[in-house]
Amino acid sequence: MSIKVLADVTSPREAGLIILGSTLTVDDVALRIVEVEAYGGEKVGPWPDPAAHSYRGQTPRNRVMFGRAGLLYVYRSYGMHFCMNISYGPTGVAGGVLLRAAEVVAGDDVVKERRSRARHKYDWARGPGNLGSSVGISLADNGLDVFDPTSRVRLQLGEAEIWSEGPRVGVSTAADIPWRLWIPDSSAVSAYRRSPRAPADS
DNA sequence: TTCATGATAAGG
DNA sequence: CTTATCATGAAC
Repeated sequence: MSIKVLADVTSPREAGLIILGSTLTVDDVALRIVEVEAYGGEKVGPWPDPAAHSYRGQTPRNRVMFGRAGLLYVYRSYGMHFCMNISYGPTGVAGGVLLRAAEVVAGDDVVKERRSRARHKYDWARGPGNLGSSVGISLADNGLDVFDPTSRVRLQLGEAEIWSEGPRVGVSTAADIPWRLWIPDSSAVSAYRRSPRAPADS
């Protein structure tokens, strides 16, 4: 059911809306997703997106996003942070929703240990790298089925009643496509930072 | 507001 | 080999 919905989306934005407000569980830690970014896929496909890892085709790193919907795509960002995406769309068509920020709703003790340098609780999973760190994700989790009840990483879909939309953070191309979605009344939402390489706003 | 960090992938 | 990237925290 959940997988079917993500497999049948007609746009990256729709996939992002499905993920926003959902609950991510990793071992004893549970997060409420309050900020996501939708990414499209290949140049030749339904959602060409120059900012997507999959835009220039399949590589060893991004191959999970070419698989079926509901798989966890973990990548190493800037050589040091682990970030998480949920794949969507039909098998063979790349697409992913980046999990950018969340509120910790269970497992406070272990998260507090992992994020001991964070000043406030709302900083624990604020930003994609921090989110990954808070749940202790690694490349070993790449490709897990988040709708498999036996999986270490699981996603329970839930809807956001109210949300906002705007341009994605840090991307230098397609910088004005409003595929960043967030829940405005959450302090865990990360700060907007436009890429210095992106063209100036119009 | 700028900078070091440093794996992956594309381009020269 | 050189450059850019779905980022972060600390220095300036």
